[in-house]
Amino acid sequence: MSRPAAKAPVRLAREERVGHILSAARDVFCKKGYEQTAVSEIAARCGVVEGTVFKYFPTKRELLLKVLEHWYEEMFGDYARDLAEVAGTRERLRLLVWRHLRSIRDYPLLCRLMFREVRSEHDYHGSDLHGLNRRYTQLLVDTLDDGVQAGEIRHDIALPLLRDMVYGSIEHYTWNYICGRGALDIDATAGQITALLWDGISSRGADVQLQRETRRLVQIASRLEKALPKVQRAKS
Amino acid sequence: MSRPAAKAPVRLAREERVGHILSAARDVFCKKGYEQTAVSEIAARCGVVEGTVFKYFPTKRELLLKVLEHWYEEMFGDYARDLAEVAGTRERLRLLVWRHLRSIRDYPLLCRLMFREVRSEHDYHGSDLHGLNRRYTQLLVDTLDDGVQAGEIRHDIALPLLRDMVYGSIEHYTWNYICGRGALDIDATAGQITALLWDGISSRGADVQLQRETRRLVQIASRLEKALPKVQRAKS
DNA sequence: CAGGTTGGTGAGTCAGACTCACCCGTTTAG
DNA sequence: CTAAACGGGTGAGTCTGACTCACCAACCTG
Repeated sequence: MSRPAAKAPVRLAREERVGHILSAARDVFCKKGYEQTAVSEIAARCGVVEGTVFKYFPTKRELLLKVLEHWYEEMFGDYARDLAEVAGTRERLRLLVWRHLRSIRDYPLLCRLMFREVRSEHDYHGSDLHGLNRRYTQLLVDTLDDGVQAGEIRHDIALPLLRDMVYGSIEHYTWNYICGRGALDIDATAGQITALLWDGISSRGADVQLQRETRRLVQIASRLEKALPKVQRAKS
Repeated sequence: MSRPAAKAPVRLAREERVGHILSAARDVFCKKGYEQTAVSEIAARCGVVEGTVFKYFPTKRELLLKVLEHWYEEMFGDYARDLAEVAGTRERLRLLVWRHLRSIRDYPLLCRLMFREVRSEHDYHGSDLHGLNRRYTQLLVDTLDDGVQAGEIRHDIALPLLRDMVYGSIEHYTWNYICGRGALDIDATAGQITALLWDGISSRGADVQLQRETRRLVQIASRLEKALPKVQRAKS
């Protein structure tokens, strides 16, 4: 019997190894959550030893952040594009809500990591991920602002509050689904949320004018109503 | 010099010791967050040794849950009471929003623990704290339901969604304050959130009247239309 | 081929949650 | 009154998992 062969470690280029680690980390973090994941398990999936992971990522947490950054950038490719193709602020709002819901439906585990492990931690504020997220939510604010300029949304709405209401509502409502309980009908939900918010934020230009016109019509009708008997009397 | 005096551990009744530990734990958890808190530090604050804490609380996490349960029960004393004294669903909604905001303003650190460390963990669902929280949010749902019955809120609103929108909006909007950044004007915020939601969910009394008036106008117009030819014929 | 560069190793250290055998003051049964 | 049972408290452990570091070996370069 020969001596156990000295294992020859597989040498990869830096980026390639980093890519493998990120991919494995994404899988394991999703499967077990951040706390329950051992860096050694991620390493084992790549066929390397724990120390190798720490060679490329200074801490476990940094690794988590990079996993989510990659995911964000991967998602953002075609984000602003087809927004311009939709006409009307209400429909654009609905699209943004729907698309956020779709991300949650398609990647509940990554969303969970994002909402729970990352966004609430001290080091998130000011991080690259925070920047990415701001760019993401800014799209909504810009859309709403366009709606204000176009007269479709009332001028007295605090847009930052409205932005937080949109994303806060969605996250809170989908939390059960994100935790693996229950289903998520994104079409119905997007419709309901949009309807609820819109009827609160759409400028009531139509209503006001309608009221004015109606009042005028009522006056006219009343005058005619009063006049009619006289005319009829005159006839006779 | 005498031999170092054999330390005589202070013996307390079970409940008393538990109370001290809960109190110390609350302070340290608030100051440093859950992860950064060492059980040994909590023990030191009570003048006991680490093992003593584990005598009364099986795990660090269980200790956290009990801390928050105590806080919840402490807050709930007079919760449903003065709600009945407020007339009108809109004002009741505003009160509930305002009171939730007040809790956040007054106990941001405990809220942070609740939102971040507890509510998003697997063992929360079905826990005592979950039950307390459901009782708390149910108050809002009941209030809204009363509003529906009273005709103040549209019948086609999904109340669970609306409940999640209320609490989700508030949490998302106050997160910066909870993390120690920025201020929180609870009066203004409660007003804005209520206004935004209400104009989306209140049954449109104005519209209904508008419809009634329009229907009347149509009748008048029809009569006039029928009458007009006769009058014209008579005139000629 | 020598020397620098870089990917990879694995045996550590360290912190902190949790355990357990034991100690001793108090209470209670005989 | 005394001895056994009870229960609060101890502190020296164990164990897990993040993170470190001295070293190795395969490649590139002059």
